[in-house]
Amino acid sequence: MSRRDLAEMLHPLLQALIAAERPVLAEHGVTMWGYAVLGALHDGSVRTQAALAEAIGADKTRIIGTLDRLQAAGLITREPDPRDRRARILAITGEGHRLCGSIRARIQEAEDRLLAHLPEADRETFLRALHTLHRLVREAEVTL
Amino acid sequence: MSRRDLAEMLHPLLQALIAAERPVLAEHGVTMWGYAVLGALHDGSVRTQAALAEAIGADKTRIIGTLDRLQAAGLITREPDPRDRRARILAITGEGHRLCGSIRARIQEAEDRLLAHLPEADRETFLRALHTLHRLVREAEVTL
DNA sequence: TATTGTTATACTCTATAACTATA
DNA sequence: TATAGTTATAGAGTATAACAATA
Repeated sequence: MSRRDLAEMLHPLLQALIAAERPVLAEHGVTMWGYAVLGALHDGSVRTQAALAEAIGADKTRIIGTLDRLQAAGLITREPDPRDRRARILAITGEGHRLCGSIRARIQEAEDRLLAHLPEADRETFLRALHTLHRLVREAEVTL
Repeated sequence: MSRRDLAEMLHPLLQALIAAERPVLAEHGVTMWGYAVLGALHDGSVRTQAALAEAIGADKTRIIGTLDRLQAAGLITREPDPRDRRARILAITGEGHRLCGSIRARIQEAEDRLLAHLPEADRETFLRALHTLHRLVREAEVTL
């Protein structure tokens, strides 16, 4: 079957999704990287900055300003690890959890309106396939 | 059904696809924007620079250097429109077609290896859904 | 000597505005 | 006056390397 490149289709789709996220994030006073950090701490099991950076696909130097602002806003805590005083243990606060939940709900509402244009059977398959592909590339199980 | 944000899944997937494209493009001596231009002229019906920029989601100022290099490499032609001498008519050369075809074949081979990890039934549905979503956002038929 | 987090610097993109030549 | 293409400038985002503290 002849088709366009995947990247050629994914790029504008991602751009549209990001454009839709922007006003929601601004309304809640966080940046995209800030939301990525909150999301990783909300769901995940990362504890150090290095692990966090790896989890969200960012450079360790790139998240520092973001962490500073999230901490100042009381959305995360950052304390030295007593067992390795080089490292900082990150944790999301209750307010951080609530904010992340609010943002995610708003974002997924918009996404659901987009996905509503797909036939219901296709929608589930699309999401399942996307989950699979995401996992494959994140866990480096596939060398493209 | 609880799920991650679409953008959160799409972003690393797109990054992986782009990373896989990079060496192929370098091998053929074109940049990502160069390949985007060739692809639009290869498939499409755009004739002016403004239309091309819009088609590939770029600013008109951003593609000029790219067009210069593609023209110098004999991959495209760029001639003043006799009916409106402000505009330039773009066209892809035979060599441009061949190069674009070679690159696309290589890229889609890599993509197919990734997609091969999906069940065959899911693969078709995924591509169909992606086509649909791509069309929706590109034609601005959906306001997220 | 290696690693965690941090800072500083340089570089690449990108967006914006100003310019020309045509209309 | 408006538009197609071009150029120049400034800003944002990013990568790289160097640093301090700890292991």
